[in-house]
Amino acid sequence: MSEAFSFDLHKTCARSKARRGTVHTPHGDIRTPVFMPVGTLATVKAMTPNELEDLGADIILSNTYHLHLRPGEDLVREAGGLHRFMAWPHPILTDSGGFQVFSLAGLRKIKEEGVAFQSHLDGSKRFISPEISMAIQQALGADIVMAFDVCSPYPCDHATAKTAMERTHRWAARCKTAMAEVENQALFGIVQGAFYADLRIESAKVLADMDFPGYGIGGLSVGEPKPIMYDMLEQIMPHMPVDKPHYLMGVGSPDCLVEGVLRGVDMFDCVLATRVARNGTVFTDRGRMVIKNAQYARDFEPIDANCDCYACRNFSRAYIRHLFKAQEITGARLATIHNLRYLTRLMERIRAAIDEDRYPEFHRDFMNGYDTTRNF
RNA sequence: GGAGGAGUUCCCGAGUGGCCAAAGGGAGCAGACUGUAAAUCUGUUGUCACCGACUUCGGUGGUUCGAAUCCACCCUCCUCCA
Repeated sequence: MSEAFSFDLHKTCARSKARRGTVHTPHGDIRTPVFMPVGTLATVKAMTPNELEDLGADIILSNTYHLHLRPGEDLVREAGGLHRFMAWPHPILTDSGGFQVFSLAGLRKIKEEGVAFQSHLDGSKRFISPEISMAIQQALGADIVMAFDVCSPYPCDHATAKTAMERTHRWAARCKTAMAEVENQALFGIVQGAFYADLRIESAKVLADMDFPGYGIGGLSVGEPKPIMYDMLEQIMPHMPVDKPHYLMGVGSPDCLVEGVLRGVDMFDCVLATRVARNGTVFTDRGRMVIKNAQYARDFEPIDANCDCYACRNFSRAYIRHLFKAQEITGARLATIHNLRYLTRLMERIRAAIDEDRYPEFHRDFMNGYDTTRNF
């Protein structure tokens, strides 16, 4: 499988679990630790591919379930695959639809064979199994594809979490079988086990034995307090294969990225940056700034004077706030540009700190300056 | 000059004797958002000593136990006739 895919681990920080690496894919290399912008429907909302390139994005995410429903994987294949369809020639990762099993809980029924869904678009009955998810992802043609998993909620009792985890393992094996003949696509397994260390460790070990080219850590950041997520990461990480990328799925706030890297995470994705941007909030080293709030009405400074993004180089807080108040789409675009550039630049700073053997200090300084308790 | 109609809380607009500090929408203010059913959703928007009190529905004066709602006069705006 996936001759074209490999992971080079360049270095592990001596005083933390932070790592530097490069993921090689058929469509290019990914510098890790990396943040992957999310483009669920074959577009990172409000962004064009050239803008994503300018931001320094190495890879973006897209979604099996959503593209299956609309426009359908056959159309995407006919278009020449997802890269050509959306004109993004760089690496793409597709999520399996597993998360939709979780987030669209009211519309589905899980059985051993797979999941019966009701489409959120038209109510039509759909069915996705591990094999179907793999077939859809093959048609889409992403460089990295994710196993079809079962994500548990928070809180969740041990028995339910164990059942979901074991099913995730059986499904992971089925996904692997379904992808056995496929080259040019790397299948990542997904560690589950909710918030029980024994399950998480078992899951990491079982999946490690199945020898995937990379591993997602799923089912975190689903509403639990952050210290619990960090604790889970610390419990899991010693059991993750060292020479494979560790992908913390769905995590995304600046502080969580910095904390995740400290604990050995190589890859992140999250809708937070883009969603929150469209709703008028931007990231800064101090914490979140609600740019649409009245306090910025006459503030003619950029969002962040230290940021090199297009929005910060050219526009004031007052102007961007005005665009939001006027519901002009450019406001959402500028905020999205800033947030995505903020995160990709944060990862650049993180990688530099690891390269220079000062990640613990970077982590300490960043967290001291970042206020998670209030907006600005 | 004559005949009709209308003036409601920031705006539009419901209400036509008590259940009205007054529907609904807009605008404003704030909050939420973490493998995107999200350019979405939630709360709030007279004042204060705020589980209670006070002031408010063009103005003034009446009727009534009680009025944004009824009556009189006045002011302003709109339509039609001269």
